[in-house]
Parts: sequence; structure tokens; C-alpha cells
Amino acid sequence: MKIIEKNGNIIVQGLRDFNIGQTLECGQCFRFDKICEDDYILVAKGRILHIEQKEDDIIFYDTGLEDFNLIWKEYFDLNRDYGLIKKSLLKKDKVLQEAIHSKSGVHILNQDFFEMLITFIISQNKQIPHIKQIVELISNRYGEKIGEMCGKEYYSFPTVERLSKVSEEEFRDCKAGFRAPYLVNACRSVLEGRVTRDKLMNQSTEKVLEILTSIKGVGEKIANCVMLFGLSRSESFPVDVWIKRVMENLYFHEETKKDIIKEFAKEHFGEYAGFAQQYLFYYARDNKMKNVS
DNA sequence: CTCCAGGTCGTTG
DNA sequence: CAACGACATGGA
Repeated sequence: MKIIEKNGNIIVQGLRDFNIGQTLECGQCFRFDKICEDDYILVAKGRILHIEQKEDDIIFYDTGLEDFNLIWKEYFDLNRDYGLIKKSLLKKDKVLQEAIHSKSGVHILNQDFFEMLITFIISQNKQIPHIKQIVELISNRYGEKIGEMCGKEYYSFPTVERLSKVSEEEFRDCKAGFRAPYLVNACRSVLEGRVTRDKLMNQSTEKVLEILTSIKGVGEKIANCVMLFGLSRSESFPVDVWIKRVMENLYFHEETKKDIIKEFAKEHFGEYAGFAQQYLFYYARDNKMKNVS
């Protein structure tokens, strides 16, 4: 990885195993707008980032070396060797070959814990474009304005303190529907310190799962998403409709319970289960994979 | 119109 | 413990 500072931009060269489009569109992230091919505006870490990929160059527009090193390098998980992860997964398992090869530029982002908790509570029983809409609405109403780009105003994701003051009715007005009381409850849990990033960071996977699922509206799947995307727990393996479908198609060849799939993934993919999950999820969704039988 | 979406909860058998 | 309907909202 070679980093160049030029005209107020940062250019990163020689990054293998990274594609900005795949990384943002794979379903882990909901706060971005596509300008054109491989060219995106992203909201994260309380700021706007215009980022573009031109062949092997990644351009972080209007970004200094300090912001890149302190914020974006970690956010985009640029220090991790994805080539090694893919090799390790493929060594054990040729079944993953197609999924990994077609989605080989996916990185798992290190996103904000609270934002992931709220976002994935919203995600239940909704399609990705809807999730994006609701998160944007909540940010526009309760976040801070952080700038303007291409004629659109951008707002940060709200703080715990601000969102804790939002009522159930107001969440319903943001189209959250039946999830509104869950959101109120989740905000309170974080504000009152029962569920915080610090508290979860040093716990065992089982304990983290137990604490997260103690929030009403957070089950196994959402807890695993929060762990994978918001707590850097790469052994997490969220099982949703798409993962169920793709696992049934590629491994079981018949209808299979989520618990069985989860256990299999833990055994089979081990510490890299989260990466396997994301390649499989994106691959299945992108190919509109059908149920078995 | 009907069906389903990155699910979870509460209720039944 | 497994199965099942309800839950808001919007798009196919």
C-alpha cells in the first residue's frame, strides 16, 4: 500500500483485494450515494467523504494525511491482509470459490457501534433501499449538518444523547413502523450504560450476544450484525434469509434450520466466518438466489 | 391484489 | 422447544 498526498487529496495505490463499490454496496453500510461507477459520497465518523476508485488508485478527495491515517485507514480496514483471509477460506473450501472471486474486493468496514445497533434494528423485515431511507431520515432530523455536496445536504448519524430524546411517535414518523418502540428502548439501554461499546469490547462472544439480545427487538441475527460490523468480531456469522438460501444451495441441498447453519459455519469457517458470510450474502443477493427444492 | 423484505416477539400446541 | 401469525411500510 502506497500513500500519496497530492492537491489536498490522498491517493492510495497498490491495494489488492479492495473495491470501493463492492465494499459499500455489499449490504453492510447504508449511508452512501453513488455518483457514478466506482465514485461515491459516504457519511461516516461524523464527516463526509468523497471517494473514488480509478483502476488501482483509491482517491480520498479533500482529505489530509492525518485524517487518512487516524480515521479512514481503520474504517476501511486497510491494514488487514484480505488475500490471506481468502486464501485461508479457499484452502479449506472450494465451494466458496465463485462467491469469493466475484466479490473479491469486499472489505468489512469498522463502523460505529451505536449506529450499527440502531440501523440493524431498523433492518428487520425491510429491504436495503428502505433501510437507507429510514436511516437518512433519522440522520437528517436528529443529526448535525456536516456539509453539502452535489446539491445535497448531509447530516451525521445522531448521538446517543440526541436520539434518546426521540419519542416512539417521532420514530414512527421516520417510517420505522413497529420497530419504533425497539429503537426507543435501544437508545435508553445505551444512554444508561447497560449496553455500550466499552462494556462489550472485553467480553466473550457468548456474553456479548447475551447482552445485545437483552434489548427488545434484537435477536440472534441483528446481534451478530452489530458484532460483525460495529464491534469488529470477525467470527460472527449472521444468518438471514439470504445466508439461509445460499447455504442451503451450496452446502446442505435441502431446507435447513438456522441453528444448524450457524453451528456449521462456526465449525467450518472458524475465525473468518464473518468474511465468508459477507462474500456469501453479497453473492446470493446479487444473483437473486432462490430457495432450494 | 398478493407477496415479501439483511427478523423478532408473544402465543400455542 | 417448534411452529405460526402479527407487526408497518413500500416496492415488485
